[in-house]
Amino acid sequence: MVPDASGGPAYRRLGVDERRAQLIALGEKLFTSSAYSELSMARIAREAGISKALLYHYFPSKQAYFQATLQAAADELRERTEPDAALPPLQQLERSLDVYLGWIEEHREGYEKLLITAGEVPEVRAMVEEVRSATATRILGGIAGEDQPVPPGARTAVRGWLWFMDGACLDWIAHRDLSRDELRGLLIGTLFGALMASGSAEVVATLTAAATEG
Amino acid sequence: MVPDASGGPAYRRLGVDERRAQLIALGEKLFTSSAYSELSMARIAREAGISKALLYHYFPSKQAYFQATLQAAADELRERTEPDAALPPLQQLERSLDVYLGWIEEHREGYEKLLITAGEVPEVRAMVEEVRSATATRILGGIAGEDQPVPPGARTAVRGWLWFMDGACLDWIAHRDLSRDELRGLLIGTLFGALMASGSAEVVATLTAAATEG
DNA sequence: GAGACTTATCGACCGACGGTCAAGAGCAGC
DNA sequence: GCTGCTCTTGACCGTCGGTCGATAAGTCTC
Repeated sequence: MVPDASGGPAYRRLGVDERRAQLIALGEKLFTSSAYSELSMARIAREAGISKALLYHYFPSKQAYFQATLQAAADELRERTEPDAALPPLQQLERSLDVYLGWIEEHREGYEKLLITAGEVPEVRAMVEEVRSATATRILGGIAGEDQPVPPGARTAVRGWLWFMDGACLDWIAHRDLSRDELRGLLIGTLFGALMASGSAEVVATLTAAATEG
Repeated sequence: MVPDASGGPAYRRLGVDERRAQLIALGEKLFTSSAYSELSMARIAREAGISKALLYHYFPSKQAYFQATLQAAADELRERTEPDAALPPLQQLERSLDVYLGWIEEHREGYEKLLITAGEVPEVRAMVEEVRSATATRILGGIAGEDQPVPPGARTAVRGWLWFMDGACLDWIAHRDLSRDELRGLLIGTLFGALMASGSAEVVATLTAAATEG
C-alpha cells in the first residue's frame, strides 16, 4: 500500500459483524440495480472501499455473497406469508397473497431482477424453486386434505399457477394499471379455474363452500 | 503449428457453409446437454476439432453462436404454430397448442435447458419474451376483436397464462404422468378461467359459442 | 509509553474465460 | 510449379472469480 503521507491509519479496521452487515447492505443495493453477471467482485470491493481479498474473506464465493444478500429478504417474505392455521383455507390463501403482493410492491426492482436473474445462479434457482415447491405443497395440502395422494392434474395445475403468479406480477409491476385487489382476484380466480380444468372440481367446491359458510 | 510428420495436410479445409452447418449442429448437441455458462468456447472448438479463433471467425460472440443454434428450432416452431386463419379462434388455439406440445415432447431436454438458461443470455431472454409477446397479441387479437383496446386485466391474464404454460409444461415433462390431451385441456381451461377472473367473461362466451355453433 | 499479540486487511498472484490479430497453410486456377 | 484467395491458426490481451502469504490496525499488559 502507498505510504500514508497524512500520518493517519491506511485503512479503517471494523468488527466482523459490522463489516459483514455493511457488505450485505451494499450487495442488496448493487444487485437490485445491476444484473448478477454485470457486477464483478472487484467492482463491489471498490465500491465498498475494501480489497477484493477481504470480500472473499467474508464470503466464500460470489454466488454465496449474492445468496447472502437475498437471504434476509427471503426469510422475511417466508415469515410474513406463513398462513394462520386458524383461518379457513381460502382466507389463508387470500391473506398470504395479499402479503406477497404487498412485498412485491415494496421490492419492485429486486423482484424483477430476481426472477430474470434466477437462471444465472444455481443456488438462487434452487431458492426460487424451493419456495414454489413449498407453496405448492401448502396449497395442495390445504385443499386436498392432509396425506391424501395428489392427482397429477392438480399438481401440474398448482405448479403452473405459481408460474402464472410470477408472470402476472411481472406484468403488474411493469404496467401498474391494476389494483392489488384486482390482481389478487385474478390470481385466485385463475387458481380455481386451473383446478377445475384439471378435474379437481370438488376441491374447489369444498374450498368456496367452507368460505361462505364460515 | 507442429510440423506434420505424417506428410498429410495439417488440417482439413472446408467450405464456409459446410463448416457453419457443422458448428451449428455441434452447438445444438452441446447446448442441450450442458448449461450455457458451463460450456467454454475453447472446449467447443476442441470438440469441433478446430481452433477457437476459427469459431470466432464464424460467429462474432458466444451469445451469437448460442442464438444461432436456437434460431433454426425457433423458426420451425413459429412456422408450425402459425394458426390457420380459416378456422374459428378456439380451434386455432387448440391446434397451435397441440403442435406446441408435440414440439416440446420432441425436444424435451432442449426446452428445459432453454427455459432454465434463458436468464443467462439477454438475447435468448429477448427471444423467449418476444415469442410470449407475439403469442399474447395473437390470442388477445383473436378473442377481443382486431383493433379494440385490450383491458389491462385481460392482458395480465394472458401474459400470466403464458407463464402458466411454461410452468405446466416443465412439470409435465418432469413427471410424464399426464397425457398430452389432458394437459391441453388444462391449459385451455386455465386460459378461460383466467380471462373470466379478469372480468372478460364475454370474450370467453363469444369464443366458446363460436366454437359450438361453427 | 513500549512492547507483544490478535486478526482484519491488503497487494500480488493464478488459471480460465471471452475475444482479437497478423501470419501461415490448404487448395483452385493457370 | 507457381500465384493468389481465403480458410485457418498460434499467440496474445484484458478481465474474471478466486487464493495466499505478508502487513498493519487496534487492544491488552506492564
